[in-house]
Amino acid sequence: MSDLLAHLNPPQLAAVTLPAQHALILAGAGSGKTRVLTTRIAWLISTGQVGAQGVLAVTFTNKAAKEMQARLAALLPINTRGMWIGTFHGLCNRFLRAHHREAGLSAQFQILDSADQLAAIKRLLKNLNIDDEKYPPRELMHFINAHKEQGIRAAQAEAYDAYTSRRVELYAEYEGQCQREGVVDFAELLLRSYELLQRNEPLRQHYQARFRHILVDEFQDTNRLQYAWLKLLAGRGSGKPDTPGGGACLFAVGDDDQSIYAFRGAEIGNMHDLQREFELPEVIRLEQNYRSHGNILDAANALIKQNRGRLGKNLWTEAGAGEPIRVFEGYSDIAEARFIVEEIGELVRNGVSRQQIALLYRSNAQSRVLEHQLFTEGLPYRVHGGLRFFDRQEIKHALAYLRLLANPDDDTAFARVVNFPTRGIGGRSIEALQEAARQTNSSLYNAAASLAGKPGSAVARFIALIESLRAETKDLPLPEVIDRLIERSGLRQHYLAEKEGQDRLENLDELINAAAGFVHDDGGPAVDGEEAVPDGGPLASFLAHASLEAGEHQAGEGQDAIQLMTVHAAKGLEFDIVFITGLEQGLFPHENAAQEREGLEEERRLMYVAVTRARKRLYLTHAQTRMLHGQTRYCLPSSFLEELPVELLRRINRAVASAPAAAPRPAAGAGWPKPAATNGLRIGQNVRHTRFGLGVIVSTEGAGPEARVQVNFGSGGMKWLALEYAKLTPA
DNA sequence: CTCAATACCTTTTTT
DNA sequence: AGGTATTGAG
Repeated sequence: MSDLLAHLNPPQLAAVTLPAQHALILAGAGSGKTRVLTTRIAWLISTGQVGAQGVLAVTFTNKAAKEMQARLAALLPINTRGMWIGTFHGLCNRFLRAHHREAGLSAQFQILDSADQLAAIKRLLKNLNIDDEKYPPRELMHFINAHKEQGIRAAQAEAYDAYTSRRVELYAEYEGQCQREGVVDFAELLLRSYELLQRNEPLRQHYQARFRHILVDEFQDTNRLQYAWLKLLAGRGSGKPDTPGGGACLFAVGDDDQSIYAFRGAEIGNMHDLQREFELPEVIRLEQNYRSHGNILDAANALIKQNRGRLGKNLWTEAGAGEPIRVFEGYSDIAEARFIVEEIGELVRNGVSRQQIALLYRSNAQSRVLEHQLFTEGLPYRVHGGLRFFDRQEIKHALAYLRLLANPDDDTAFARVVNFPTRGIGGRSIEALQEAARQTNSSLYNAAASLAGKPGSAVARFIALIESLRAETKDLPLPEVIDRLIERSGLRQHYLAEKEGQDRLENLDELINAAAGFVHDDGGPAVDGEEAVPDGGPLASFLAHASLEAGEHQAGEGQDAIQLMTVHAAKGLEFDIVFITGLEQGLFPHENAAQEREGLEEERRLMYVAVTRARKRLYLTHAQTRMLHGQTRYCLPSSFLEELPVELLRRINRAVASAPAAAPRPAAGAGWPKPAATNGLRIGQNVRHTRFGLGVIVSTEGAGPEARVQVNFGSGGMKWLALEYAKLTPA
């Protein structure tokens, strides 16, 4: 016990040992957030205030959930496996499996990932003969998901115009299709769980009485539905006070300054709402930072202060000020990359471990130049956030066969593999199947089975294949089922013949290994009188695992390599040395976000997250020109650079890099723009406009009196100006 | 049905 | 630029 609480600072200790009450913990970057969360759980359990089954701990990512579980296992001598620790989606899946009947689902219900969902929507539109130009599938998917995340069903959705009312109809059709097929998308997992809890009083009371303490990580990232779900479980959401047991204590940990997912529905407002609705007397702030040197924190604090409506927080450290923040300007993205790689070479020679160096960027497209340069110099690197294991096409194909075995009504799976590997069932045949399925209001599989009158037809052969596979794998263990299916479906043969198929075959073998290593978690031993609930068995469980946990990115995990990732992907991580690259107006802050204050503030939070990743040394780099969408763009430095106190910064300009500004290189030089003269102004030149201020000429058009120039005024936007009228002076 | 050419798009992303 | 998605020819 005393061990448990040792080494906690006063606010951490206060948070961990808070009496049974609702609480909001404002945990700054690097302030020991996960530690507080796990120690709180361990403290509650070890002091006998709650049993392990009375705890519900929610995170957003599997990684965070796993880490919490691992740390807890180290703190407590109990088995954490039966505990409800997991992601929102993982826990809802568990809940729905246990109560599938009440939720109106089969025990075998499948989970659609985003790609499956998009495919399902495309199929729906095709079936209904809807012009997908007018109703773009992606847009419709977003429309549907946004509604679900607000807790709004098609029946309640408001339509203020004809277009939207049609989209609402399509939403309803989509709901119907999913229900028919026995599939559930990500948002549906949450909404179903929420609705079931809300309308089923005994069930709600059961869970409300069971969970005494609900702990939430990254609370600033919750959307409305997730917050509503939490409130319901805590006994606050159903209007009347219907919690005989008194309801649970909600312990939310978050940082409004690190909210960077508003674009996908996260509501920072939930933090304010939580304070108000749960009548929180106070907010505990964890402001002591154990990660970064002082200069880095000062920079972060100065930056984030520009945002309005914050809950407010100032990070500090006992570590010294450390080094100044290095700022580098290159004349092109290539020069920027070259500088970075040279600098890394120097660091590595001085003994810095490569995996302690991170290159961060705003958008994925920026990684290419960096990768190229690293590759040229022979520095090992690892790009995070690529294609994940269960997202690979060969894996998705194999899983689709598996899904079809588990649930023949899964049309998404059917459509995916009915002609893969090709077996002569083309567009025509599939349309016929779709027509038949619609007429009989049944699945593609059923339509195919009843339509396969001609025994020799391709469709009949496909059905026969699936049927015999199902029969012969019925009692086999999962890995063997998959092995058999890869063989019999012709997948193996197909990739064997493909010249690039070697990797894919290896991945398929890896899938078999994954199945062999997969531990079917049926929710653990029955707890306090709950019956062990049938959950669909190991097959459904493995498929859910594949959808919910797409698998860590790539191999090369343990390699000592430079780490490359977007700023978003870097959240929660830390490195000795961090390069924030591409700090240019329009890129970071991104042009699509810089127009409104809300957008700019989210970008600033993103920058805040980036800055606070660094432990010892921080580099901020930007370039004057950058290849974007196949065109050279002329860029102004990011406004965020100006928001940092100058005394913390040190500009580095290598002799080589600063020279060309005076004496432009020939056009053949790496990335140096071709100057196109127009009335004495040329591309790339800085200019000043009386109204728009400072800008850079991006392109020119025409000549003489008709000449126009396009100027990037940074936050002022991109403007076309006629030279004859616009008062532009070189700056 | 398969392959090749062409149109299109492009912030961030977990589940 | 570069990748994907859809369309058109064989």
